[in-house]
Amino acid sequence: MAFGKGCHLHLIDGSAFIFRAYHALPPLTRKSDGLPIGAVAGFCNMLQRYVEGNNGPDAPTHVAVIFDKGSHTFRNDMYDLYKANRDAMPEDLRPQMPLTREATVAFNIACEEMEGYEADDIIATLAVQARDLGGRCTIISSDKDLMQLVGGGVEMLDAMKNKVIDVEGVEEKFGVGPNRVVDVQALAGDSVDNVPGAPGIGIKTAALLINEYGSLEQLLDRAEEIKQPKRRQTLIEHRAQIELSKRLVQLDENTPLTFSIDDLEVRDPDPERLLDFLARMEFRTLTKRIADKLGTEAPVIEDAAPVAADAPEMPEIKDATYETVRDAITLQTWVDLVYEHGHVAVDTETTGLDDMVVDLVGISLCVNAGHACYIPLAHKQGSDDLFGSDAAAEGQMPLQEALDLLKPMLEDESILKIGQNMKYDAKIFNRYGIDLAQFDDTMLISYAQNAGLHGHGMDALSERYLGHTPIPIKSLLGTGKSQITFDRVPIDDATPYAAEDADITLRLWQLLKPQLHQKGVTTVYETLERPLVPVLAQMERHGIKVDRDTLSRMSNAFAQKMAGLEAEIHELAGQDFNVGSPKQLGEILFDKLELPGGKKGKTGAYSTGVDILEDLATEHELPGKVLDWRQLSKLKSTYTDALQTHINADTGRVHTSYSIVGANTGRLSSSDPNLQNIPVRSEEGRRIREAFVAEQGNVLVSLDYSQIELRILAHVAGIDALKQAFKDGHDIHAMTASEMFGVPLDEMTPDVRRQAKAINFGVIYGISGFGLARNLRIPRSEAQGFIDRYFERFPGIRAYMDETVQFAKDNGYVQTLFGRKIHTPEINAKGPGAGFAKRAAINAPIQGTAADVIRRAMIQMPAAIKDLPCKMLLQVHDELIFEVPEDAVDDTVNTVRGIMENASDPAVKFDVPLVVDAGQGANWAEAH
DNA sequence: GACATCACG
DNA sequence: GACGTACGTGATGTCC
Repeated sequence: MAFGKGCHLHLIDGSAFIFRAYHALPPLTRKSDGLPIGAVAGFCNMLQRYVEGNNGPDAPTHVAVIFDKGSHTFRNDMYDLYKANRDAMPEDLRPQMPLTREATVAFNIACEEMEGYEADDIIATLAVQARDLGGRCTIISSDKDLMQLVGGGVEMLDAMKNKVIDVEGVEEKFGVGPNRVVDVQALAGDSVDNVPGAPGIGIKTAALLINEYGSLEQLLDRAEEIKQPKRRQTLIEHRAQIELSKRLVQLDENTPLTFSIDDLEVRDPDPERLLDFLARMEFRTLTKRIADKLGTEAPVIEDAAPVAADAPEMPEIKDATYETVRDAITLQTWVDLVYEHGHVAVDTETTGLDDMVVDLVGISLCVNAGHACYIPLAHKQGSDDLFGSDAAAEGQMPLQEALDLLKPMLEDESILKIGQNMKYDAKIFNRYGIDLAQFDDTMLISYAQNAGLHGHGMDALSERYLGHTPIPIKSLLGTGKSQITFDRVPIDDATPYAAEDADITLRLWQLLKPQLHQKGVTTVYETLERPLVPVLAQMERHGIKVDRDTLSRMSNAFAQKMAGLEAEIHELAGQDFNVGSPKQLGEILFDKLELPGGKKGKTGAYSTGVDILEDLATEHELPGKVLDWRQLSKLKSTYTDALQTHINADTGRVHTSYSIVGANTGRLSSSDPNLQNIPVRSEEGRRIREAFVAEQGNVLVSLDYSQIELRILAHVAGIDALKQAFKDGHDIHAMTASEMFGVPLDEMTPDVRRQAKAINFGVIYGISGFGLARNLRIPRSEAQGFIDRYFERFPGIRAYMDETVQFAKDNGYVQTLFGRKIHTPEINAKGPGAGFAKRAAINAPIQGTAADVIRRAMIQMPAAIKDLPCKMLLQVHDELIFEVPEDAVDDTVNTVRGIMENASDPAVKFDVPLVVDAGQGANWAEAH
């Protein structure tokens, strides 16, 4: 039947169905092979409900499901940022996309999509055709971008709310009729699609203006007449941007369709085809339901052997036997197996822990629970003779031959590599010329789900989730002086250990990966954890140049001063003792010299911390000397001495190791050496930073977020006064002091400001009167008074703290603005533990959000600086350090600052600006 | 290996 | 009413 008067066309927005189905359902997987299938199941259910609900008198004569195809459309050619803020499609959804098309076809409903056009354009073109042919059209979608089409026989239907959206509905939403919807959208913009619009103008104002001037074009032509100066200026200044926005939101009603509206005629389902599809998807309930409706027999769905996560029927690890791969033919069969499965757990064995130095000894693979192998590559002959032998052990294939066979698979984007702490393995592979692509990391998957609940090392995960204690590495290597390296382990012993690690990793992945979706942290994992791995790997590889001579000279100077101080201390004490022993020092101070201040701590030992000694310094000369000695001792042992041992012999640089899961809040941690706690607060300590230098012709550039945690606090707690102060670029501590103590800003004294600063920080840490009193060395009652006054002035902060604690009590976790979850298992405990948990819960969203912001900046950084000659070297929580050729400093600062200041976009829109300060110099002391 | 101390944000 | 208390890390030296 040709479409015409009396006909009724239904157009279903396919993408909307898919996303609704995806988010509404748990992450179901097909039992036989673990294929994610939840969105397809939901999609089929929705289609079936649609079919069942549309066989009455008002049934459509024509129907189609319209999909988006590809991500690049003609709108991207107009504006390359169009929809640029969209998060990548979740991984477990991507493979379901083609299946939703198959499902539509199986239901015998027309299924249309066109390269280069959005579904909305196809829908617009068909709706207009239907209208022009004298028929009706119902668009099954609630997408506001389609509302411009309503009217003249075209209406929309929100399938979830079963609510019709007609001309009045559109007017309600936009304040104008459908024909002016695009004008309003052009002005208001759209953060979801990244349509810029006019800054500061929302839908309300836009509708007001359009109604007053009749159309967008008239409004822009007569913009000079607008009374409000700011609005007038905005419209004049951003005219081009507004006009572009209109072109972006205007749907193309003349899409060159490759089919005719007549092709969309409603067809009866073909039972065999539909049921066959549903059975193939293994939808038991739905298959049966639809078979009943169609009056046919439901096909039998075999109970296939499950491999998926919720299938505990894995073979026991302790029963597994693992294969040793000793030749190319066997290895090739394993590579073939990997391609059959599409994924593989990989683990590397090396001669040590320092991935910048160690050699590869072997590789293990696992394609399925219990099905793993070990490929020994550089084992040496047994350690039975006392000195060991450098001869290679028998029965190993040549290392290069193995790598040549594995490299294409490891670099193949269609094969998912699964590892535990993949940064390590990726760095090892990189040193052997292999660029690992497409991976999952069980450590990061665990961290994204369970930060704060437990550790994420393999042993901990294996015991907790698999009930299996892995073979301890010490049982192979021994301990202490007689410890050997892995290449000295006999291959027959190495195989069960190494292959088991890969086996465990694969099992953990099968178990934990599907839970990402369930726990709502897929985006956290995919945008904040996993993409950081290659970024950190490269920073660690770069390392930072450290000048050994500078450190060495400092060590000598410190040693001399310490010797002098030590003599003085012994003199004052009247006896020799170990100044570095708190126990001996306590006895000297409190027993021999009988200074005031008693025992403390569970161990019953005297406490001799810096606070105590500072107080004692007014009573006696000795404690001050000890403090000086301690400072020097710290600087020497931890920094000037230890750092030298970390200088890599090949690179002359120091390569720290960052841990993504090191801190529960989302912060990174740095170790071996820790480069996040290089001294800066004391003058003497800061000089250590002079040893961190740039290569010849380069400088170090440091960029750091200014007051980021306080800005986040102002945002999350919604404190207008603080937000305004940040917008105006005021001194936030002085502002706080002024608000609290009523001192005008121009009469502010440094001391009052200092107190306000302590309070500001205290708030972030979950303030207590006791803590503030100790920090400021004021009476507790006075500190409590400060806090009371602070909360009186900023009641929103008290409310935020209370709400956060309550949220933690209700949910067992708190969240950052980017969705990171930090668990607080102790929050409902009794006793002092609850106090800790409470303060941690208050602090975590703030510290964690700041951590998320800089993570986002770092993840974007490689692409942003790819044309610049600079290198990102270090991260210190709110600071990034780059090494830059002198003539590229300005470009680098501009680019990096832009990325950092806008790092929250578009996921979070802060009410306060993020500000980044920059410094540069030949060394880190100058740059900071 | 636990503890105390102290370096950083 | 008493109890302990600022948040988050890592490295070092003592001492058992």
